[in-house]
Amino acid sequence: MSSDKKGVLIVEDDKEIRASFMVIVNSSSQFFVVNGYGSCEEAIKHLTVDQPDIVLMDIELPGGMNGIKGTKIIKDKWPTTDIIMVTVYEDSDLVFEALKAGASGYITKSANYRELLSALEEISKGGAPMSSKIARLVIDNFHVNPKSPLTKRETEILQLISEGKTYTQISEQLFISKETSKTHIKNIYAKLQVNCKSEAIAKANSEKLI
Amino acid sequence: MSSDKKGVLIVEDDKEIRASFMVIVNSSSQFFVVNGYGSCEEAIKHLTVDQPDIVLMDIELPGGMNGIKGTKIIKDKWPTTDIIMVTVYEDSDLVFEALKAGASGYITKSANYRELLSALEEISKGGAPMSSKIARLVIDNFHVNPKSPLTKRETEILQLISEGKTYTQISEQLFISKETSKTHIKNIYAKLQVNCKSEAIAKANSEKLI
DNA sequence: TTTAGTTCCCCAACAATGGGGTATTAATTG
DNA sequence: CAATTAATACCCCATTGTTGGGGAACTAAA
Repeated sequence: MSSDKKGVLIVEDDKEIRASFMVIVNSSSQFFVVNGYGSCEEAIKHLTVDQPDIVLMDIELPGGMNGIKGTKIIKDKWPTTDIIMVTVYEDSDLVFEALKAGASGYITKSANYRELLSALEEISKGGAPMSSKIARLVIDNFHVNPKSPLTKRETEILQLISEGKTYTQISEQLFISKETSKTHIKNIYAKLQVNCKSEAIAKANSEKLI
Repeated sequence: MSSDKKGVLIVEDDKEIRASFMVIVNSSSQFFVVNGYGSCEEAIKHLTVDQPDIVLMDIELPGGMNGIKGTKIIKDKWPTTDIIMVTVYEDSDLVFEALKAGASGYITKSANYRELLSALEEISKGGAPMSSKIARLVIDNFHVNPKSPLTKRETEILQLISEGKTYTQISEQLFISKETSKTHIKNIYAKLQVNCKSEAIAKANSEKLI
């Protein structure tokens, strides 16, 4: 265990996959396996001793704690630990939940020798390893809808609403009367089929209007 | 111009870089250059004729329209066109602005032969080419702050607020009285130093509390 | 010329905010 | 163990903000 090697912890309930991943990681000159567990609970219990630099975390784990909850706990207590999610499905919602929880990479269980090691290398140098499909999923999530039903002025006002501005503040900032702000907001509500500010913000975010 | 090759448009004001990119793209068996322009305005004017599959767009362009505005217009009128931003700086705000505008990839001007072609290949197969640094920037943007000042219940209520729920709806959904919702929300406001729902949502988003 | 976008006004009903307070439970700390 | 703190839940009152209903006028673009 030379000190310039990075320690990798494997959390995966399938013994075969776990063993296979351990062999691959240990075959590398840059990484070594600090330990392998079949559940998050076990992994977290020993994390202070194991001190991994990187965790390979199965997302679908049996028992009480899945990989997403586990990721949250690990990132909460050991924020500098990098976590790569390992999954069979590249399901959209799961991906975003895992990323919110604190994962910095995403590989599939079918990952071969090369893919696994290059993910570890990528995360070591401060990157975020992921498949083409997931990279695109993540990037598409940023795209603002160009086919918004709102006019420029309405979008501008919706932006201010989402910043927490009141009628009064909006009218002062845009040099229009309070009544005009109200009219615009009424029109926004009608177009978005909502009837209060926070619902409008929720809709704006989900439909990517701002 | 065989029909199985993908057409690439280059928008870049530096003639040398533009010429160099054109040579590299045309050297590929998978891609060919449909045209090259020094400004967005020109590129957009001829886009219906050029019909590119992929646009390499300089982010810092002289004159009226920069690459981000140009990206918005192109994605608005030709949504199936993939756009890769080309930039000297990997500046955080610019990256997110470009992604919001509709870019699906991000490379630096210093990109060599291999990097440029692999970015084109990556975007062709539905991926999102970007540097390690930018991938991590994007992924980190999803991470929810584990050190939130809010309690579990407060976070739960903040989540409902951001979905546009009123006091009444929140109390009904959580089986608590209207007054209790109000107390929680008051505490949330105090902790976040805000004084209305939409400001709380804004803060929650900027501080990544939900 | 019609339509879309922006601007402004009135009024009534309801929701939200800020101020004060109390009570129970669970966890933590002296 | 007792004391304290944090989290949760509940109530009242006064003020302000928001919403929904109505209508009107001007400008620029289609």
